[in-house]
Amino acid sequence: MITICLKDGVKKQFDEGISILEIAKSISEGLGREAVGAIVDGKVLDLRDTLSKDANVSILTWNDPEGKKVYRHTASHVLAQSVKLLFPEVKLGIGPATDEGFYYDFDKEVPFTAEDIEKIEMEMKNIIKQNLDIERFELSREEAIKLMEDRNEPYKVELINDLPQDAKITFFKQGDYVDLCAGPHLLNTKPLKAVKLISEGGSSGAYWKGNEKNKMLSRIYGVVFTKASDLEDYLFRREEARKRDHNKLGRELRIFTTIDMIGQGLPLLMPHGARIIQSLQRFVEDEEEKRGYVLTKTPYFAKSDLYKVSGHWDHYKDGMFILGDEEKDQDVFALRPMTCPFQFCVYNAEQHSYKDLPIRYGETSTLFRNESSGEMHGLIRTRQFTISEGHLVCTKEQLENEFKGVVELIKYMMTTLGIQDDITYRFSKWDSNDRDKYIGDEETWEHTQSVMRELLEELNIDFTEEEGEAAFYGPKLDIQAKNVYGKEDTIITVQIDFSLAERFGMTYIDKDGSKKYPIVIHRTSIGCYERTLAMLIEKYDGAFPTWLAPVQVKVLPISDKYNDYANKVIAEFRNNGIVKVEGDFRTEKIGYKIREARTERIPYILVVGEKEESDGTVSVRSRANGEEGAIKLDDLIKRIIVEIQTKDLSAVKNSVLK
RNA sequence: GCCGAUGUGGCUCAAUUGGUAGAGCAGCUGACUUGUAAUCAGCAGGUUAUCGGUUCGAGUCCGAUCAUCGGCUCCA
Repeated sequence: MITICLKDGVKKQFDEGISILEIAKSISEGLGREAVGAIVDGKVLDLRDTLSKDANVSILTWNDPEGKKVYRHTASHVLAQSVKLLFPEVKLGIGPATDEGFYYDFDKEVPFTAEDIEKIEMEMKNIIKQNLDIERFELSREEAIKLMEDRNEPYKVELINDLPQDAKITFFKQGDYVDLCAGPHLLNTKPLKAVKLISEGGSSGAYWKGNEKNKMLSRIYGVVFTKASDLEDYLFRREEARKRDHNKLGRELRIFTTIDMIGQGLPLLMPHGARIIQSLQRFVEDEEEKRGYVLTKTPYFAKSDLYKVSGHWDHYKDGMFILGDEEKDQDVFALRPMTCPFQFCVYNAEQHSYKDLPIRYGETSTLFRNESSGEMHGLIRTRQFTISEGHLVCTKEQLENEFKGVVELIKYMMTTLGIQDDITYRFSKWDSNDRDKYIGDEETWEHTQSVMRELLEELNIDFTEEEGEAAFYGPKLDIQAKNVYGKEDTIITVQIDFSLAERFGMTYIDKDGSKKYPIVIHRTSIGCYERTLAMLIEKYDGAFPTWLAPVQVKVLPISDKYNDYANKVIAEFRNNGIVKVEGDFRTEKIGYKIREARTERIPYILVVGEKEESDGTVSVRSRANGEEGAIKLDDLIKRIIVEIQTKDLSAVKNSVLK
């Protein structure tokens, strides 16, 4: 007998060798039907797995994230089965579950068309309707390789060869379809009630094993739900989210545009967009000044010599815009892709004592990176961008405090923007198997990473870890945010750097008179303005908090008889420091002007006519509360000043977040 | 860079099998002087992304380039 401790703490006795499915059934008939696997001592197991010793068991259903993955993974097998039925010559890659759904990679001579994908989806529905039982079996390495060779699946053979020698090699089979897979899977195709393949105009390319040197396979994405209504909900929400796409909305709201002649990855910020970024930038520079940062303004380009010292020439050359020809010209220049070496030179222009440290350099810094052509995306990924850059130079003893200060500043920024709950923290480490990508020795890397991990743990930050995501000179704390397509990007990054100071000969004189190398924290406080703006557009559906709104107040005279009063109202706002005020003096009906002002998401729409003029009031229509009626002009001005000064978010929360 | 899709007036979209580029909104002009999400009328606006090819004839077919979008890789 073995003792199984269930999720609710209840302990039950079972015969040795009992399956997960039997355990689920023993709890209740309903759970037996809905179970798709279990977490056993922290490991996700298949319903078919058996237990031979005491364990903690938590049965999984659709309602658990790990349970959803079982459905999704099974759906990916149905996708592959469908493809093999319709296109037998196609070779199978891999087909995992994702956070949203699933995908499968296929090697097909001619990529799938939109019509192919429609047919595949139809066939998947057929397969599901057949209620096929899904069987699991295990083979030895030799048998497994033979099976996959017989079935002409070279990618699967490669995967088997990659497995560790002692690995259990399992296969899942439904109908004629057999796939190498660790599982877990459903017992039957039937519960996959609502499947849909997601493809935007055909299939997507994806490199085999994620390596660009490998062959490109065709990837098909899909989603699966247990109820048709859940699928409909998902598709509706997805559609709604896309209306907020900054790349569409940002152009509609005349925040930015692109011009073919100017080139890829070079968006133009239009007056409204420039105004938002200006507000952000002033906020950041003022806030950093309060926190002891000193501002620098350094050149946008430099001789290659500088980048040779910094390591960029060796590690980042492909990403730089080079001015001149190394073969012909005496001096070759490059636009700066990062600010680090420039601010280091500022540090080196003076001799420093330990008493000077920490020094916190800040700069609103425009950077240039020669991204590959397929990588540009709206305001999120551009070839020229401006970042709230900064480098903190400190001693070993000061590192902890400075790092905490940086994290605190970032948290303050995120909270002020109202996106503190939309971000996640990622500890980005180096990849010790890919040494060429990095500078510095293994000891320094491991040391820096352990220092950083300790700091993160001490700060109680809930973070994920990712290998191979570090900068070439040090590990990073990345702050990640998702766009409306669910794609994750880094908006903010903090790096601890133990090596560049030495390369640059940055020193300070310590108490004992000896020269020492300081530690450098590379960081941004609000990220790069363009990318952060993109995120804000999507977050607020273009209805920016009043302090950021490009037009905060719009005055609409009922007819041109009241233009003078409207102008007086505008002047009054400006005199009180609220300058982002406009008037709509067209001879249109008031309903028409309101409609337009609302589409522009103006926080305060003020209607003025005879009544208002005689009473010294304005008729307020606010984004947060709708029609508010007549309000004394002075009172409204006071209210808006407070809203702007406190960077109040309550109004947008009312109006935007559904 | 790689895989796929797309490109028609400022915007959204039409244009049978290749056969005269059209509409709504926006813009301009005029009338209306308007009270909380679209007043009416008229006018103007396009070498169909660019370049080249096939054809009697190309928005439509073919090729190249550029740009935009989705995905991969890379990245703030």
